[in-house]
Amino acid sequence: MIIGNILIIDDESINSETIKDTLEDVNYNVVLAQDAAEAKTIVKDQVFDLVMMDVWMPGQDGMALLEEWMSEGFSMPVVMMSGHAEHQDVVKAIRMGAVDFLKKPLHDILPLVRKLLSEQASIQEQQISGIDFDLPLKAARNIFESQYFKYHLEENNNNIAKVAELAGLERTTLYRKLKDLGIDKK
Amino acid sequence: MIIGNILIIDDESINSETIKDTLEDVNYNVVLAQDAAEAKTIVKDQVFDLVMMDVWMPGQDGMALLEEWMSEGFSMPVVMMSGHAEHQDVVKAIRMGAVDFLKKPLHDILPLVRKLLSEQASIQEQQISGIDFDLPLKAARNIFESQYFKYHLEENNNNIAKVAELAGLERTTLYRKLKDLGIDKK
DNA sequence: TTTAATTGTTGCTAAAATACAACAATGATA
DNA sequence: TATCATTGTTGTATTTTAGCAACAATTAAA
Repeated sequence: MIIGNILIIDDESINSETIKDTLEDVNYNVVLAQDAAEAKTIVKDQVFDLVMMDVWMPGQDGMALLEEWMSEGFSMPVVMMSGHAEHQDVVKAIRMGAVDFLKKPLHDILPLVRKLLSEQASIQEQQISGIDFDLPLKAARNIFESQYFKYHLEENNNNIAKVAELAGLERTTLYRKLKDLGIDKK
Repeated sequence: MIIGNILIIDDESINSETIKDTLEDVNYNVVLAQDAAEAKTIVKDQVFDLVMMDVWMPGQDGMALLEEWMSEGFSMPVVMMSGHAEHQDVVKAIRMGAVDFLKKPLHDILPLVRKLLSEQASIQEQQISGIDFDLPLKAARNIFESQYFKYHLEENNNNIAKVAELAGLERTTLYRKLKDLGIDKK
């Protein structure tokens, strides 16, 4: 029973084979790629829940591939890995869209992967559907707040207490706001 | 003729004094803070084009202050500085909203600052489309309002009276709000 | 069934936001 | 230069929002 699909891009076989074995023991499907070219071919045909990519590789390096993928709107979450990277590389990778940057050698790969996967599961598109800035502030703000609360209610099974906590609002105040905004909890 | 306002938060005086001197020689206004508490007091009254903050400081450390500010919807760009930080600290800072993470000792501070400021200038010009719903309501709301006001200021040649009218706000209240939100009309 | 926990409504007060007013400072015009 | 209009700062009154508290209603657990 496969519980997740992971692509590991790393030219160091010992490294990636070890990770692959560990993860497969607990029902993850792990695919290995030795370099960027191979990875590009693989992702054409398969979807992964997580891509773990080494920075230093022969041929195209990990940072360049990350940049190429992100500029193409690559949708799978990518984690970078490196034994020694400069701060600027870390900053650059995160700004380009990597979801994390791990230092090798990796320790406790299993909880690490679980954490990464659960983070991704909870990230939602949080786009604000076009708010009309041409409205007076109060009206525009109400629309914003409506969207904010609707999002959180959805994320938390309409649990008011929880949403209030997340919003940093007093619980009973939230009841009033929802009523004022015309939001029916349902 | 001041061309930019910069706050440097660092307990190492030699370091920050050197940077201050260099930048002041080329017409930047530089304010120093020795620690987080002092910085918090300063930003209440002044708006900066750039905040450069050391990670390791007595009292509240830079990462904690960054988190505090970001959770409040702090709008000035913050750059973190550290002599030695783990990858995870870099990742965390960037994800919290720091605009960069520099390794100390800093080299060639001038082109660095110019690059950071020009990056920020171009970011300001873009309409930020995504607001992080994972922030507490108050912080998210502040970000929303910042965007709202920046949009209207731009559309109306920074005319406060006009923007207030469009927003349905009392004119002088808008001055207070812009100050609270850290928006420098310029 | 009883008890405990959670959810929802509402009164009241504290805190925050905003309006009103005054006036200084700055800019525009005659 | 004098006058008028606009912009910006600030004190205070008013309004709005949010927190605290109480308790009813509903749901969950023993």
